[in-house]
Amino acid sequence: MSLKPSIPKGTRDFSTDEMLRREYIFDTIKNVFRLYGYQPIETPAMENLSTLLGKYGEEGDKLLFRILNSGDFLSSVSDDELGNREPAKLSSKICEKGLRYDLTVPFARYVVQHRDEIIFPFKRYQIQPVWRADRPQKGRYREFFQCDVDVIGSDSLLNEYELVKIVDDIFKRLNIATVIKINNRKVLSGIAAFIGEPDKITDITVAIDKLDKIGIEAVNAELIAKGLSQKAISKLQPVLQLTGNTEIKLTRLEQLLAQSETGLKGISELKTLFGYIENSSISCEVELDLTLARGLNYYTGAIIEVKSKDVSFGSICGGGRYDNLTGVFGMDGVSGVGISFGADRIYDVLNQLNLFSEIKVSSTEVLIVNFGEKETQYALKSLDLLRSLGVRVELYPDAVKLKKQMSYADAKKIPYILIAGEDEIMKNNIIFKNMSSGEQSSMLLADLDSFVNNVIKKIL
RNA sequence: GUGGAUGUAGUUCAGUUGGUUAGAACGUCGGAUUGUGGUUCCGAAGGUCGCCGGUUCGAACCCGGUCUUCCACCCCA
Repeated sequence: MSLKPSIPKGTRDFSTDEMLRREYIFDTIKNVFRLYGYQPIETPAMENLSTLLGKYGEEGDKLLFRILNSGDFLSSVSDDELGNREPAKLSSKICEKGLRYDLTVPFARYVVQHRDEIIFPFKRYQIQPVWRADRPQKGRYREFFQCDVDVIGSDSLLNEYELVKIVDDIFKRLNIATVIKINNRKVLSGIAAFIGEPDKITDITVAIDKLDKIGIEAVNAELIAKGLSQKAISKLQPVLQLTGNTEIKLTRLEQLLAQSETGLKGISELKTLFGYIENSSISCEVELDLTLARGLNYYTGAIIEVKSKDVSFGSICGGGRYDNLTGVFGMDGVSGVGISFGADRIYDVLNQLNLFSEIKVSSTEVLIVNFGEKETQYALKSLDLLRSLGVRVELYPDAVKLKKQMSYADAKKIPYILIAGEDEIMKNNIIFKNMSSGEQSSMLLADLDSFVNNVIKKIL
């Protein structure tokens, strides 16, 4: 009896073709990160649950994959506790590790743990998978790759500006048209204070985040359901209905939030950031979006989200500033800002827009035909020579029918084959065959390198 | 987590009101062609009908459960 092979829900295998395309995305992103002076780190797939819990809000805690303790994981659980069937309590007793949910929190932990070795401001990038026990959907996986860049140990808004430039640069290289949406948590706090419901900031932001989607009526209804007073809601209306360009919106908002110190701070940050952006060459659209909220708990300043203009599902990139994330690990006064690229969603966007066809996929360039033991000895010379010339070449491992070996080259889209059989050995020759034209050139083995340099290299 | 749909060869899909031996195309393998691929022609292999249980003389088809994938919500990359 054989098991039907399968992989867990929401996870994927990547084929060779997919991997070549994914590597193209990773390489593009990595090159830009390096260009801006960021350096790589990696952290473990699993973290202690104490590191992860409470950083992503209630919803986030539920979505953490927990790792069952090894050995007798029930040793510290009493029969009563088992009988009570309270998953939350029980899991804290039988699990002490979890899979990372994002790269930002492990990074904050890393910074605190290695603060003596780190040179601040610390600019790092990190490209690794993360796991969420979400229900899978289009563009939503349980295992997916994030590509994070963060600067920690600097308050300067130049960092936010640089992130916007990085986003612009990467998507320009990938040929994806995007909109960068920017908001500021301080402004959102200011709004919550202004309408007299400072504690309800999360409910308010979550509700107004949906403004585009469900309309103003439904948003108001949701706010009532969340327990906001009628007065607060009516005070909120002018904020929701702000129109005009960024400058007009910010000026209006400044008047409305005149009483809130935090709100004004947020507005001045936004003004500075947009000032930088206006004076630079940025090709994608950048807009102020007051309805942008972002659920992650730890953001305190700028928040950024990037959407594809042509394909609609969630965002392909998101981030923001967090002032206190290292504080929970015992290191205060260190502010960070960062952004995360969703490689899997970027892949889906490129795929849907058919942008992969233009990418040169690099695979084997020459296949050497295998005719048997004696011929292989002869062919190995060409194999070594071609590789030393930097040509990607492989020798077919078995001496099967020529027809089969050619079909293999065909299926793998290998543009050239090298034939060296009995006849060629006698004349000290080899045959180079162009698979798309069918044209064959016969030459002395000694002339192979000049043929490759003068003819083949110019075509490949 | 809530609600809805889905599952049949490797892949994409047919399959009549429940009725003998579940089909096609593409792909795979073999041959026509023992040293020349893509095209063509001929042939073959490949299925516990997602899984478990129930109803029935009889189930791919009806019922229950379960898992997968997809969609909406929640949330998010």
